[in-house]
Amino acid sequence: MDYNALAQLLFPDVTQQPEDIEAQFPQRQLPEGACVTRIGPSPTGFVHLGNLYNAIIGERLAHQSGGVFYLRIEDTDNKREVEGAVETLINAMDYFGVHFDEGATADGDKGAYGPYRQRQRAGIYHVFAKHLVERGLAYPCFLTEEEIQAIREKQMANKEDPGIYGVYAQKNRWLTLDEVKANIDAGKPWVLRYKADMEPRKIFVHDDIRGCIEMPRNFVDFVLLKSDGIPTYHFAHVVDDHLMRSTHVIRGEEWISSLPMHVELFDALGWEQPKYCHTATLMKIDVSEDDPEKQIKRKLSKRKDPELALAYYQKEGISRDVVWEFLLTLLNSNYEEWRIANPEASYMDFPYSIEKMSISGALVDMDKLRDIAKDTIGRMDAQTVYDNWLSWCSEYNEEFAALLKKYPERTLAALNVGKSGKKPRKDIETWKQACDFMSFYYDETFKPEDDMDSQADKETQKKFFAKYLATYDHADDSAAWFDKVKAITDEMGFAVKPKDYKKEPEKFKGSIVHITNMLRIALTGRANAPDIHEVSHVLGEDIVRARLSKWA
RNA sequence: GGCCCGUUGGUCAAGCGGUUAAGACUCCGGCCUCUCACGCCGGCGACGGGAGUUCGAUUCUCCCACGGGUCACCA
Repeated sequence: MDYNALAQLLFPDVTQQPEDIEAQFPQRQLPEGACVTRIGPSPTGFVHLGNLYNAIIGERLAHQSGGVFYLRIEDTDNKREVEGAVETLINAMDYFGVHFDEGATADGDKGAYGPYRQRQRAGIYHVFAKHLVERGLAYPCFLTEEEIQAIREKQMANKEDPGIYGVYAQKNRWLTLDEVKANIDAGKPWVLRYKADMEPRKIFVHDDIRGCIEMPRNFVDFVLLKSDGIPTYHFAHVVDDHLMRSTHVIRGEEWISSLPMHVELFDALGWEQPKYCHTATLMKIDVSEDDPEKQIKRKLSKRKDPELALAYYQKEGISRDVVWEFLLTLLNSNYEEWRIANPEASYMDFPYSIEKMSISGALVDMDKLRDIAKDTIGRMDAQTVYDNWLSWCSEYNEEFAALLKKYPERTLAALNVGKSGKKPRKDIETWKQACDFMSFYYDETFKPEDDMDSQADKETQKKFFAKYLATYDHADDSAAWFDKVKAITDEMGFAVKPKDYKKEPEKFKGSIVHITNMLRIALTGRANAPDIHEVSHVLGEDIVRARLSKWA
């Protein structure tokens, strides 16, 4: 067989040599130890937590080392592509603060190693495909879907490994040049297959997260180019990561099983393998469908688990910083320790390391996320909270966005309530919940939630509020204010010390807890709220008097 | 089924031959306190099973069980 003639027959339009392409994408000039990483999502329209999870690893590795982080769109499957998916993806990455140095952007590609969308790289893949054909390492295969199906059934029946290999590949592997030409002239579609070596052998792949992985070498004549001339993931991965000079390939563990194909190709093309980092799958706890009593750990599913979609975090108003902190705690086992030691530092200062990565699948624990959220937002200053909250509201809660813009001073003051002491309050978890929690600060959203009658009878209520208003001086400091409250409490026959009331309830009409709860309910609509004196000062004298007067 | 990867409390996890087996979240007590939070103190709770190597295995080896992944012209 004249492989050069075959290559020419298959790829008549390809004139470039591999060296020409190599010359277009020279080695990057980067400092020693710099990592070049990427994410390569396929544009299906659904961006999930796992995409972010891997993106964060790549971003940290690259930017911590002075390297490059880029976005490559893996759109080789035209059947799955969804309109607008690339934009959705880019927006999501932007919302979560993942910044790329090069790659696909909203307005085209950026960077010297593109194009960064695989469909646009067809010409590049063909150069290497032709080269493989010339060397007798790849061949056209004219097997139809039905023929392949028949082979698979036969293999199943014989309990053999499925796939096109060995004897099952003979028919197309050794077609003569004339036969190939006849098939092509007849318009028969063909795919380009890799001509695998059947010699059994073990391969060893070093994975930076998992260590050495031992596998049997590839023996399958897997597809390099589909009948539309677009490469499969495997071929595209090898060519792209080589030419784009990736140093680390970070991807989900579901790719481990295709490793033999990838090392085979790197070898065949004479290229050095990148370092592989196969990450754990995100899991979720659920009840078993067979036995509702049984709890099972399973892979997060797109269909059943809304929290898998990044869009969920946006909609719920979970801050990007919270998601980062959460993912970082899952990703690096020493993150929380570091965070406790460095409460003020930005998570960008955390020295991320692959060695500390967890191997087994982490469970997405919403309780943990809530806890991290309270801490993270609790650490932010009022202005930062205000800005982030407002930007979320602008998209998801227009009414509140308007309020925040109308009362910036009051909002900022409200966000500082309970923040002065050594033990600052941590009231806000999400921007959505903040709208709820903070609603009493604005007349527009203020509404009574707890029942005043649970604290005292109507007559006592009236009497109390009348007395309180009579002596109320908005200028009082916290101590002076509370002295007055205690005085009224005593006058009205309520226990000033809750413990006294607890001990001898029959001696009092109630305790200061009832009194202050009445104030809270009048002021905030609820019995559980932050410090009354502070809240009063955020609201301002007019609102305080107005809300209290209703009860007097 | 073949081939891979994995297995420490309910969850996330330290551990890398000798430890009273860290810590965080959840839950439960208690303290603080004008409520709620916050904070602090305390408690419940774990090395999947079996062989072997060793003076000694959570740690090393093998087998099994369980969980997960993958076996496409999908990524």
